[in-house]
Amino acid sequence: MKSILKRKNISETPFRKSVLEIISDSSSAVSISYIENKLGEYNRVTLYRTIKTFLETGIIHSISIAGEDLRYAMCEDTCQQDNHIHNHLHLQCTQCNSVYCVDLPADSFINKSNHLIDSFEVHAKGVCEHCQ
Amino acid sequence: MKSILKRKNISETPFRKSVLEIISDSSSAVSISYIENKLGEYNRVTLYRTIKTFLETGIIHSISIAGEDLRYAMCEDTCQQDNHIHNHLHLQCTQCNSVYCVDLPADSFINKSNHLIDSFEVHAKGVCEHCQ
DNA sequence: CTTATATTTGCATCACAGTTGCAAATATAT
DNA sequence: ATATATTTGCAACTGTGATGCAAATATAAG
Repeated sequence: MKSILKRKNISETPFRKSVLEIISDSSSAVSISYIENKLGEYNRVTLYRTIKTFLETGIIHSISIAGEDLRYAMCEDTCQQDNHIHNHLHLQCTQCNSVYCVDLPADSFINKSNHLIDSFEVHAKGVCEHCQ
Repeated sequence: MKSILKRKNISETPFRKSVLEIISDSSSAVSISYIENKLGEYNRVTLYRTIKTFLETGIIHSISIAGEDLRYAMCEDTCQQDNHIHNHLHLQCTQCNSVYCVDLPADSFINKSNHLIDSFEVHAKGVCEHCQ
């Protein structure tokens, strides 16, 4: 089977493979600095460009939490190049601070306002499975 | 009746009053650059410090959307100094790009995962009332 | 397997957001 | 009206992310 990089039609370089592995090996969403620590030696510019490429090709999506660094997680197959909002829940654990993506069916609240909702994403705080 | 600034126990200065007025006068959440435009002449450092103070005292909260500047909106009375996550929906209009805070009752999805959810916030994309 | 072309990498350098220390100015309390 | 506490403005700094370009590497074609 073709690698993710090949499937997304971008060159398969050692650096890209390392970054992809770090992100997909983690069960929770990771920050740039987490990736930097895992990489050891690396080039800052190349890392930023790699993240940008992964975002643009729909390999990863970013999770934005007020007051914290952006975090990145693998995309589902449903993810589009131009819209990375996932209909799922982003849970940040108040104990370990990890952020998990949790699948969620489109729900009742969607029609509770006067706005027409296309896609949504829930940011939640609580205690994750592992910390309970 | 005491002003918001007095109630929150911080000095009432002309600059703070202007910034507060700009945020509370807007029906949707505003970015720093929006505030800067409205202010005309101002000091960058003072603005950042003002925003920080407002966040810390629970006067405003920030809304973080991946790939976009942070936006700020007035807090509800329920807002705490240390946790600015609101149990409400942040709707970004795909037409006008405005972000609105929409009240939302704690909902069924809260117990659909194995995590213990304390507070949540929904980021949604769609078309706002005004653009329909 | 070799070569030509396209893509990516690393370097130097820049742009910009946000922060800090400190002295002057302003707000609050007495 | 004055003393004290707080805020403001300035200059300078830090860290994140971007850009142009030449060298290195990956892919496609024979």
